[in-house]
Amino acid sequence: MRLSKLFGKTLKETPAEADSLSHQLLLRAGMIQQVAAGVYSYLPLGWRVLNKIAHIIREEMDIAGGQELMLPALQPFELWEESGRYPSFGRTMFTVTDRKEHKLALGPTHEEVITELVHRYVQSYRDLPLLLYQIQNKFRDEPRPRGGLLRVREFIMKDLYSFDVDESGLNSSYQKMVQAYKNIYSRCELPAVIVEADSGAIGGKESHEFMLITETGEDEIICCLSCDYAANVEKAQSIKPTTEMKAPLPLEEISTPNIKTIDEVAAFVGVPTNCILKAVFYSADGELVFVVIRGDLEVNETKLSNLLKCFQLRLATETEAKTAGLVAGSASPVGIKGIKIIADDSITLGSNFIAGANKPDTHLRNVNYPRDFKVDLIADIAVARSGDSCLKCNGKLVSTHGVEIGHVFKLGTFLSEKLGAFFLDQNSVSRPIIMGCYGIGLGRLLAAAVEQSHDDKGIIWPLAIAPYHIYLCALHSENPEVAEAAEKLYEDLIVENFEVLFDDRDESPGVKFNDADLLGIPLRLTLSPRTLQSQSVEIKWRKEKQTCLLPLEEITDKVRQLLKKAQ
RNA sequence: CGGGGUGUAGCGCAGUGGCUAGCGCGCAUGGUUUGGGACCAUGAGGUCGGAGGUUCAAAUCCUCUCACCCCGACCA
Repeated sequence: MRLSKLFGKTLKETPAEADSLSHQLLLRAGMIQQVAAGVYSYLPLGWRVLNKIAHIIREEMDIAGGQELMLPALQPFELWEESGRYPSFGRTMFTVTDRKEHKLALGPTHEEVITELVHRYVQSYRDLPLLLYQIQNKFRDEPRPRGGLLRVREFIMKDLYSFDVDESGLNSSYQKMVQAYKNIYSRCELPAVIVEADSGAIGGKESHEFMLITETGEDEIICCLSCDYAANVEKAQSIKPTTEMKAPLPLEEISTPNIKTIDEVAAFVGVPTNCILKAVFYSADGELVFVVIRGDLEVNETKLSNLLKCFQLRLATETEAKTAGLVAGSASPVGIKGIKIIADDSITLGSNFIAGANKPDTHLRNVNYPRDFKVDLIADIAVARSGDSCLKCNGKLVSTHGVEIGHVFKLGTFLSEKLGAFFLDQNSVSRPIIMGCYGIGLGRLLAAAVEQSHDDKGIIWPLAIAPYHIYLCALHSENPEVAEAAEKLYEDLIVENFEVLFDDRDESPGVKFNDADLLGIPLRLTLSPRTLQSQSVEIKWRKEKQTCLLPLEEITDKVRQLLKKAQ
């Protein structure tokens, strides 16, 4: 490709709306263009990168036994009512109404459609297992798109769906996908780590995310320094620090004028925060729930939401709490009635707690569970934290951040049961197909690659996904000798099937070198009157500093060797 | 959805009621340059986000509205 003909232009200045590094660099390199919040066009260079990523993913999916197909973006709304997943997507689903006033959804994902499809073609265990995948645009009306391509509303995603007859089949499909994903990231030179995850709106039981560890990542990850345990903080569990267990003492009221927060109570009474019971009020699908947790811990809303099996969970407003008769600052599970009480299991890891008294400016001393109060549910609903101990090995847990670049789920049978995808086994018994799904956002992967690999000059593409492999730079192209040599070299490289971006523009050396760096093409070849004096070409890797001269006549062989070695 | 911010040329920005709305980058033409974002000259390019209002006069003041960005809620 001749740069003089390429659609797209580099920018010297960073567009104002770009915050994340990948966003800035992709805009400056002329690879993407924002159309609306969370909606982007890909220009030729960006699209080439995206296709390289798609190609790698296709190869790995096919090796794992996947078959590619194409599913519609427009989906009958009834399908979502049938599967029962509409409430968990709720307003993140884009919907449209056709001329007959019929409601359709712009698919946020395709489990419904593919399950429906598979149900028509699979009747027997002999038709299984199946691994079907698609690489397509999906639509989610995110509350807040951000970070350029990192969180968008229309995105290209690879989703593979697995259909198996039993658990061991599912496990085998799952493992195949985990391996395929590892291959994909390694080919894209992305050091992804696998972590346990919550399955969120997709549903299902077991789930893992692949994360690219970066400080700017929006997901928090808890991982163990001593073993391989790693989990998204939404899911992470830990051994909670214990406090000394003492014999229960009699309940005692204490006056705490104007003392409301945990820190204030701790300071006023003179105890550490882990000797206090914290009360937090939530609205779960409209129902007020009272949550009790030890004062030094925070409520993990994902765990709480899963425990309550609710769709919408939020902190209750002051008015809601007041209406329910709760005394903010002194609320207590002791003696409260008519409200669902949920407790974190940390309330059993301690004794003689300070808690509210359900009276203004009053607290209770020596509160003990279950002597003084009952709860409706007790489970781990706390946020695991850096410094806690690992459940698996008792090692030290630390917290870090990451960008999610892949997510795999064991869905189980809830969708196949809802949508009637059953098969007959060897004994002519009808059973639901066991499903899994496995997604990778391609645009996010592209953005993650830039976040991962750049310097102050621009992008440094990994060879496997670089839009072109070679940046051929002709300095002083008005000089006929240079022009002729560069044209010839370009032709030679094209004939040899190299992917070359030829900077044939009439620009100064500085402009060309800076654009080469910004665009991040892995190998740079420079021709100039100077190199021609010795019938040579200057060669330089984008990621390295040094250059060297190679004889012009050997250049195609040399380049082939270098690129091969780098793969 | 709550809080904050920004909308003026393709991009980055200046312009607090008064003549024909400016600057830098980019773009076009000509010339001089050329190994890390050169220079000179000439030029093209604007519904000042939109609607309504106040005024002799509005990019500028008021009201409403839309879009985008950031923080939070939320979210793959």
